[in-house]
Amino acid sequence: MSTEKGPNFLEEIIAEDVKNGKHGGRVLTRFPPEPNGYLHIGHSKSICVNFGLAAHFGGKTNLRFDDTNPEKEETEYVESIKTDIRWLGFTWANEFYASDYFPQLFAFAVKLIEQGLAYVDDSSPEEIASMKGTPTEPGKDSPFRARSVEENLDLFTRMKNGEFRDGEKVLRARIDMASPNMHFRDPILYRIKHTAHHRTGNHWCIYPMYDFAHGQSDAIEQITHSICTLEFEVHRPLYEWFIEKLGLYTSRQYEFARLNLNYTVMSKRKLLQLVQEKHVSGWDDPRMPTISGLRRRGYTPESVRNFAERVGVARRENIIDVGLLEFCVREDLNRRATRAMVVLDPLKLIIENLPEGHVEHLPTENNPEAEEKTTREIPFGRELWIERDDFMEVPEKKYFRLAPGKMVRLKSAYIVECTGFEKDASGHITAVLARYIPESKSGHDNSGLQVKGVIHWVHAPSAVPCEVRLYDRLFRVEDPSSEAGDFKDYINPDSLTVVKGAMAEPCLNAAKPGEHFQFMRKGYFVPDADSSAGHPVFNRTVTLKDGWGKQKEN
RNA sequence: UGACCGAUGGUGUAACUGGCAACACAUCUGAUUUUGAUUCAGAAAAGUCCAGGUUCGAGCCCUGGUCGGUCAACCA
Repeated sequence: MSTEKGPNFLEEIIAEDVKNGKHGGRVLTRFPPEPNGYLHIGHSKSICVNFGLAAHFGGKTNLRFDDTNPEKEETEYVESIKTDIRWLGFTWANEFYASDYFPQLFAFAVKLIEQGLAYVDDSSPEEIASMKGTPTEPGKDSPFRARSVEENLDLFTRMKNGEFRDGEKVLRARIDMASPNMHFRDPILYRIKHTAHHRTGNHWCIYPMYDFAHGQSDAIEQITHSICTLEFEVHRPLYEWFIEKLGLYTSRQYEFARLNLNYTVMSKRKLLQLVQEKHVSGWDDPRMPTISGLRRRGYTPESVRNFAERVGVARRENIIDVGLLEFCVREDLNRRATRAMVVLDPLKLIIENLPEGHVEHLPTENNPEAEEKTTREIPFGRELWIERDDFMEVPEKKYFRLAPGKMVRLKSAYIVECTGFEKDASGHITAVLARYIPESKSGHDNSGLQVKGVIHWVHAPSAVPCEVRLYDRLFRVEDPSSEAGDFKDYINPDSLTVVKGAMAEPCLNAAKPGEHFQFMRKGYFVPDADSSAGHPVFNRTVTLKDGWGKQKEN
C-alpha cells in the first residue's frame, strides 16, 4: 500500500479537466474575500486550496475583493487581507474588485430585463419575505412581477439615477416562486443604498447582490474553477442560471468543507464582536484565530501552510483539533528557533562554594537541531535565578529536580547539590542554597556523577527583566457556538497570563521582532511589538510538549 | 412536509476507481537525551451509519432507511 495520500477531489476534477483540454487546459482560480473583517485560519485553508491548486497545475490565482456591500466594507480590511495573503507566501496574478465590474453588472441586469427575466419590485422587505414562502411551502408572485419590459427598464434606470430612497425598490430575477430551491424564488439582484463605497464613492446608489456579482465576476475574469465553501452549494444552480441566460464564460463552482477548529470561533461576526467588546486587544490579539493574530503569536507561514496541507480537502463537515495546529508550529519552530534561558517565576539559587562577584562565561548551543551548530556565551556566577517549581521542599515521587540533598545539572554549566533553603516568616521560600561540583563543568565533566534532571537558569546580576505573555485557548469549551447561551460566556478567563518579572539571559535584550526563540523547557516565544528599549515583551507561541505534566495528571 | 450535500479508528484524511482498510495528529509503552523537548522503536485503536440487493468479491455500485449539515438577509 502506498504511503502517499491520494489526490483530493478537487485535484482529481482539475486533473481530469486539464487532461480533456477543458478551458484549453488552462487553470485560473480566485480568492474572493469580502473586505469586511480580517482573515482567519479558516481563510488560510481556502487561500492554500485556491493558490495551491492553481500552482499545482501551472495556473494562476486572482485576488478579487467581493465588495458589493458598501455598508460593511473598508479599505483597512483590504490592506489587512493583502498583508495576510502575502505573509502566507502567496502572490496573486491580478488584484481585482467586484466593484470594478459595476458597469458591466448593470448592463447584465438590463439584458435580463430585456429578456423578461427581471423586474423591479416595489414591495417592502417584509412583503418580499412573506411572499417568499418557506422551504416546504411555495412562495407567491409579487404584484409587480408582471410589469412590462419598458416599465422595468425605466424604473431600473431611475433606481440607478437615485430617484428612489433606500429600500423603496429592488430589481429581482423572474424565475420561479415555487422552486424547491429558495434561491430561485425571484432572488434580489440589485438594491438601493445611498451609501459611499470604499472604491466607487458616491458614483452608485444601487449595488448588486452576491449572487448577481460573484458568478459574473468569475465569468468576466474567465475563472476556470471557482472554489468556495459548502454553504454556497445551493447557490450553484443560480450561479449557472445567470451564466446561461447572459451567455457568459462558463466558470464552474466547486465546494469544499470549511475548516473548523475547536476551542475557538471562526465567524467574522463573532470575531468582530470580540474585538468591539474588548474581550481581546484587537484583530491581531495573539489569542485570535485570525492570521494577524497567529502572526503576532509567533506562528510561521510555513507552519500554517503545512497545517492546511495536513487537514486535507473534502466535502465532509469537520472540526480539527487545535493540537494539530500546535504540532505543526512546534515542528517548524523546533528546527529554527534559537534556544535561550528565561526564568518565568524566579527563585534565587545561591551557590555557596562560589565567591561573591565570581563570573565565568560558558558556551551554550544556539540550536541543537540546526544544520550548523553555533554557540554563544552565557554568564555564570554565585547568584542565579531558577524556576520556582524546579525546587520542592518535599519532593513528590519521580521528581528529579532540586530538593534538599538532591542534585541537578544546570544546563550548559555545572551539577549542583541542594544544601538547604531559606524561608521568610510566612513560610514562603526565598532562596535555595547549593554547592556546585567543579569537576562537572559542561563538556568537561569528569565528576563521574549521573544526574537525571537538567534545569535552566539565569545569572542574576546580568539578568534582563522582561514581560512574558502566556496564552492559552480563548474558550473553555470545544465548540462555544453550540453551547447554551452566549458564546462569550465560554471565554477562558485564563486565556492570557501576563508575567511581569521574568528574568532573561542577556542576549534577549537584543531580540528583534520576527525572531523565534525557544525558552528552554518553557516553549516557543517571539518578541512582541509592545517591546521597548530596556523592556522586552515576549509572546508565547506554544508550550513545549509536556510529557511530565501529562504523566502527573494521570 | 421541500431541495441539495454528507457519513471510514478519539480527530482529520486515504484506499491504484469493485480485490480483503492506510497515513498523520492524539493516546500508551520502551530506548536515547546536559531541554521530563527533540529523535528512535513499538503498541493499542475502525471492519467503513443501518437494512437489503447486484457481484466470485462491496468502504466504493443500486434501493430504502437513520443521523448530521446547508438553504426561507435588500449579507457574503
